[in-house]
Amino acid sequence: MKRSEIRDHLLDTAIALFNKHGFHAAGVDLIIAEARVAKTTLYRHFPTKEALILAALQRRDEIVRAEMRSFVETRARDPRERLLLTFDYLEVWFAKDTFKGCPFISAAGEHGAKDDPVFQAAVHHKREVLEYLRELAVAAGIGRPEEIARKINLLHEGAVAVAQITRETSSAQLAKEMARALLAA
Amino acid sequence: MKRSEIRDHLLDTAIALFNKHGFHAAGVDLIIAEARVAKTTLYRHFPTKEALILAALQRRDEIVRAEMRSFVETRARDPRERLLLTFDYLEVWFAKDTFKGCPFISAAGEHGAKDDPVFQAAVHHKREVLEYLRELAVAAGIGRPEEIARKINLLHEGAVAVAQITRETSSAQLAKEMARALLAA
DNA sequence: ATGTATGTAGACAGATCTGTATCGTTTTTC
DNA sequence: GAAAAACGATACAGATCTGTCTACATACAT
Repeated sequence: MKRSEIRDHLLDTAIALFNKHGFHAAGVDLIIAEARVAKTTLYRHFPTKEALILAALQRRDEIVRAEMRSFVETRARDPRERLLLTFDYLEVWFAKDTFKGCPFISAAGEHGAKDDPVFQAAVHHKREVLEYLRELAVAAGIGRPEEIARKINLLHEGAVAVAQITRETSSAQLAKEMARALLAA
Repeated sequence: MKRSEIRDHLLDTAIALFNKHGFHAAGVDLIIAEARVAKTTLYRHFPTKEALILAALQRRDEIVRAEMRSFVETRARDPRERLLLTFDYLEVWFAKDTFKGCPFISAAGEHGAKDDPVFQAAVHHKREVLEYLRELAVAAGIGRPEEIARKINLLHEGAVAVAQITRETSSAQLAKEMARALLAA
């Protein structure tokens, strides 16, 4: 592996293990073992474990949002259709055997203090996703785009939470059906 | 405090701290300090921390479902109205300054392995809540009661997740509005 | 190509966490 | 009221966790 790729590789390994075991349970030793990297290397890139968590969440935020954008924008031009396609993006996510719920919700669960930087990272991600839905709603020319975006967003969160517990993908299509009814009204 | 109350007091203290700090971060020493109880006492009631977690979740499950039932059943007789009142129950919950999201979702986030007893406790709770919603839907004489119950449940989960991040109560009424539209259709 | 950056390997310190052991005291129970 | 059970306080063992230190090897830029 090239040295320029080590940092991102560490972040990808870390977020995967955080997602699998939780942020506290996934220790530094486990992360470096999985990433096949020395502990010195990790601590050269990140001063503390919290910094690693924050960087991993930030990277996940960027990747997920870019993926979602690309997913819906390559499949439809109509903003309404794109809003509905976000649920298909969720469905693909749920189908992965690594899926164990939203890492940002889990992060907020483990670091629930309002002023905790980890919690704030979760808030930031959710705000950005909501903002994207709002953009789509505005582009769709729907009345009350903010309200529609909040409702679609709530359906997203519901589908994710249900899928986290049931470990089935069907909540994505259920939520999509509800979103369709919402947009038809 | 009477000795017969110590067990429940420990469970209440534990679930509060698990909710505040997370299941891993809330240590046994913190719990016994907060509960003003000796460590020996805790380990006389529960063989391991995991047993404490399971018992605390089980107690929470029973309390929450009994509370929700009592909340909606003292406020309306019409099953449709009772379905909608579940969102007001959520709103009251969100308004508490101790609210930090659903403990069962957080438990599933920290113990995501499908065969983990803690995860199974979360699954059980969610199944029971869904079953209650199904009962209400059946009593309301709605077509496709299972489907309606799943949709209401998804709106619940969405409202909780949004409230966990925003720390506002408004997602409860937003979800209620969506549920109303659902029941009207 | 040569020095600087970064990497590997692993021992180590210090804190923290779960769970046990000890022992005196209090409460319950019969 | 006496025996049994439970509680309080605290020390302790052993594991684990974060973060540091040392010593050496490798890659990269100038």
